[in-house]
Amino acid sequence: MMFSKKCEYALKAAIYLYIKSIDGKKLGIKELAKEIESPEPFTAKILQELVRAKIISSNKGPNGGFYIDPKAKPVLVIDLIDLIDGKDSFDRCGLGLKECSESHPCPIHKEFKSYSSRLKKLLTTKTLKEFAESVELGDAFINN
Amino acid sequence: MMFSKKCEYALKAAIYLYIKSIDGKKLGIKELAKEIESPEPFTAKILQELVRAKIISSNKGPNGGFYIDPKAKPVLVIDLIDLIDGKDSFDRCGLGLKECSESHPCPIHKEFKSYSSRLKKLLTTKTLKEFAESVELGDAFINN
DNA sequence: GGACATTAAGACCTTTTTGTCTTTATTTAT
DNA sequence: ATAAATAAAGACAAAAAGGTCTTAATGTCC
Repeated sequence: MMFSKKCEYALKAAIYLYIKSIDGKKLGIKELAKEIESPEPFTAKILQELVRAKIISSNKGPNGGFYIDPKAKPVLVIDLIDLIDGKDSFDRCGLGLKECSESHPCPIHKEFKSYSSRLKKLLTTKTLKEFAESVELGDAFINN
Repeated sequence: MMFSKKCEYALKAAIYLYIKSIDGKKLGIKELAKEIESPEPFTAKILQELVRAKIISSNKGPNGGFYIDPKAKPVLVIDLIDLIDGKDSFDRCGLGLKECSESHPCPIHKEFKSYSSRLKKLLTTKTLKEFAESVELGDAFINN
């Protein structure tokens, strides 16, 4: 509802990849998709985008696969979301008004705004690494 | 993002209708759609649904149109949303997990939950009448 | 260098959402 | 009764989101 399916898969995939990458492992698309319970070919397309955007890396050939270099520049979660869904998904009015602001609010502006700005702020500070770590510690989950 | 377009139009239409209905006016689909800046035939379909669900009323023929009887049982905003988008749109996990709860949270569960439950609560108490009144007073807007 | 494993790319398909058009039914006024 | 105004209904169309498949490119290992 808030994020597109594509974005959900992208987030889960990236987080899972990060976890595995800590051990220096590379992941095939098959294993990855199974693990995060996402449709395989669709996930492959998404991973390609992430590679092109340099959010993750990949190697072809035997022993190839997808991975994230933990020593690379940390990726903010918001950047991944921005890439897939666009950053303005946070700024949309609940009723679809073009201009919806403090001085020209829709009936639910206040609630919407306070939420989305809070969430945006959180995602602007959090890195993939941090999400991955909390999942590894068992504090959070990316599957059922 | 949160609500579908359909739901956005439905909300705006109902609020606008309510305002006009206070003066005992009925509104043709043409005028209504223009006023809330929504595609006319699509809006017509939505209004039909609202009529069937008895959230609004209509009369055919000359001097007919759509209206809301202000003396009828007040309509909770959440009921309109439930009709169009389904109530569970509030309960969806941000990452699409089937089970996402306090004890099995996704990485953004806390933020998501606190928001959506707050919004749901608000919409469960507010009536169309209240929204309409705040729009009439100029405290809120449903168009640009 | 050949076989094989793997990602990359792009064309394609399906479903859902959004939106349109045409015809029919109903009501009112004359 | 008839004409005009209006909503109701349903078939249709377009666009976006979601998803699949096939082929190409690339790398590894022997």
